[in-house]
Amino acid sequence: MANPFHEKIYKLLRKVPKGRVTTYKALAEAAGTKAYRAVGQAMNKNPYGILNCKGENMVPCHRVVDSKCHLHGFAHGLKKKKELLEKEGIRIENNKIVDFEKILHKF
DNA sequence: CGCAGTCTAGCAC
DNA sequence: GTGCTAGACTGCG
Repeated sequence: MANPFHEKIYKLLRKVPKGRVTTYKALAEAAGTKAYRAVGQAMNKNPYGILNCKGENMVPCHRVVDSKCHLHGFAHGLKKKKELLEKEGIRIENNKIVDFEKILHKF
């Protein structure tokens, strides 16, 4: 959270409730930018790893997918991401979100 | 499938 | 301090 950019991204992402997901596009637009890639960078470099979800400052980067509900890389591996999402009640099929539109959180 | 657009972080000079 | 490259993306051809 070194920059307002990251700050916004993390803040917005933390706003996503359990059992819901969001997209890089939504985060980028909500942050006031079009650099969708930068959002992904922030997730990958984010200091609040998913494994640090003990505190309130966690960044559920595993709840972030692309516009096509397709899961991309994950700091801990897509496999871990899938398990975490399913653990929250989200179904994953071939690295894709099931009922994507229903669990998609919009800002 | 491939190229271009947009932003940040990291490394090189 | 400035410059170039790469990356968890998206949209269009």
